Amino acid sequence: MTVTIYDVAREAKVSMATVSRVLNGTAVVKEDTKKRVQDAIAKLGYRPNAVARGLASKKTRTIGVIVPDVSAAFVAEVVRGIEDIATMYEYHIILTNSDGEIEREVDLIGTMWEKQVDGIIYMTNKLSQEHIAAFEAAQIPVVLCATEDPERRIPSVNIDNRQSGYDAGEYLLSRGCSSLAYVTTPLGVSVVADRRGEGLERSAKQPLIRIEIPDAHYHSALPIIKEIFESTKVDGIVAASDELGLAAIHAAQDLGRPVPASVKVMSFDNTRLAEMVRPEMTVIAQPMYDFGAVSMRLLTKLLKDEPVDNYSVTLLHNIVERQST
Amino acid sequence: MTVTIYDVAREAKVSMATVSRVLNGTAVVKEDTKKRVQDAIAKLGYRPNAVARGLASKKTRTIGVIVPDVSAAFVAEVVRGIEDIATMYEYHIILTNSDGEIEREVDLIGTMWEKQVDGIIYMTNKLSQEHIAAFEAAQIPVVLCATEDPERRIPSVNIDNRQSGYDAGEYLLSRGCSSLAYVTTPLGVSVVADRRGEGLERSAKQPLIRIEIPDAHYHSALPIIKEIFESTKVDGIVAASDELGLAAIHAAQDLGRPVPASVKVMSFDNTRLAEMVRPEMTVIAQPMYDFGAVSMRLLTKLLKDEPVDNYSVTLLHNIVERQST
DNA sequence: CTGTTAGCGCCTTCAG
DNA sequence: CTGAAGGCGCTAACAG
Repeated sequence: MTVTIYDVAREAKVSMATVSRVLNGTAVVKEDTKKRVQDAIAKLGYRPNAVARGLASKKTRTIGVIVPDVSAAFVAEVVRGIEDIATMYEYHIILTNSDGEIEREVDLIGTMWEKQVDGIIYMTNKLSQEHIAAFEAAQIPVVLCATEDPERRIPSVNIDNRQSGYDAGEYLLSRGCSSLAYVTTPLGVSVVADRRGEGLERSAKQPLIRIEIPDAHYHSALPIIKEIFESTKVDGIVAASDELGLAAIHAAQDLGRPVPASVKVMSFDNTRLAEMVRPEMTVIAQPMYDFGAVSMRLLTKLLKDEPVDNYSVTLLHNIVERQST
Repeated sequence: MTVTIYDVAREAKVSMATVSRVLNGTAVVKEDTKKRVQDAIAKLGYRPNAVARGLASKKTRTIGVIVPDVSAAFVAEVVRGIEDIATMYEYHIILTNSDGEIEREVDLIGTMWEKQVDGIIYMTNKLSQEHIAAFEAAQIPVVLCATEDPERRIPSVNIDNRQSGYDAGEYLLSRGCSSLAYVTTPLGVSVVADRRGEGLERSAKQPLIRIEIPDAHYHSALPIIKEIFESTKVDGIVAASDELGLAAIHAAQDLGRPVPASVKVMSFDNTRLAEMVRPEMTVIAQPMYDFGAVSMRLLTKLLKDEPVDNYSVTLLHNIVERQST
């Protein structure tokens, strides 16, 4: 039924070791016999069993990817980046969603360990001590992707979140805004969002108004933002995601305040949404694809014990100016 | 370093066979010794090696998921559905993107086979004979997800695409439209889209105008649709995706034709985009999450040789009426 | 350059 | 109810 390396060996009249060698290029094999082996492989339609291989070599060439939720545009884009580079280096990814539940996240690290993944790429809103402990227990190379690690004890790739918040504020002020608000998740939910808030705060001339949207969804944000517009004199909005940015735009419009004339709105991310709505949204663009791609690339280096000059990579963010400001 | 089943056996003073039994519940074990084993497991922090397990049992509890591109909203949602049900049944998923390239897709089936996945969930725009051949060669249970299989030789879950196209047309006509156009990919690119077009055509009173957008992207669609608006008297648009639907709305608006007053627009999918834009879009909602969830559920049945009453599941689509019509 | 021989960690008969 | 023994398919020394 299943053709094994033995079958190939027999067919090619060599030992299985030789077959293994041509398969892995792990040693020099005479051209002639190599050809015989390759012919046998083709003839029998042999495909090496990755599981057996994994058991014997203790390397599975698969990496675990733990994200809050693939169905979020931002995350999906990151995953795409991861997967592209993974295939490039001949790795596969096991994808799991944690919904940001720390218990499940820690559990998943254990599961990944059972699966013998060679490495893990990890995205979460809030890194806890439990996480760190789980990583250390699992003894698997981990790369933190787009998540804040205050201690910087774990390899990571991120942008300078605080700076990006600061830049957003500066930009809006330079565009003539005088009273800023930050539409985001409640404090403590997302460390990334909080860090940006800090930067924003630093740039704002006046105390920053925080507009907190528990589930960070468009529809729940709409009424909440409207209320703020009605009770304050906010003329500049920074939103923690494109979705929230759009809610802000619509909230303003609903109150007869044209964007950008009366109030300017910009958001974080630069998902496709930002360029498909009207007015098109000015954003602090995040290198979503690159978050994934660079994380995976960094992980391959870790796995090969290649020299790494920087264990905590900071990617660049940039402002894409469009019509909402 | 790594603690194995032997270590647990020694610690519990039983044989490894017994440990295996309590681990898998594969036979009755005396309460007393079972407890000893469990204590030993806890004490040593033992976690079974899934790879070794996979080699010995020939079951890896991982399934391969092949999709065109996770970063597409529709796909990401499906993948989420797959993953949720997979975890529920204690499976993991290996995710790969094919970009719809048939060569790569066939190649991936082979790779999945090497990885010894227990099953495959497959999404593609166009099922070819090569695919079928590859499936049969791999001898792995496959479930086609949201892709048209004219022959119905492979288990699948889908909606009635032709009917959904027909429904869209009927709906628009009932809303007073008299000249319809279908914004979609070029003929032959996506069998699903083509099938819907057939249904639409059947419902339309007049020959249907096809507006083909090679890459199906918002920005490329915009000018093309405008041109059609200018050269024809179209007053009803059905778009093959929410993104294209939005392009149609904006194209109309740009030409001073209000939506829905002057032209009505509806699209397929019902991704979040549809409910976040203005006017909110009427859609033929597809059960994206369920495509994934049901596919995975079906696959678990196939893997357990459970009786399946329907190998080709048809999920229901429905019209969600919003402001664009 | 090539063959032989041990395992990798676990499941699974087969005895007892 | 439990133990012993033989693989699963492949890699990796170690010889030759």
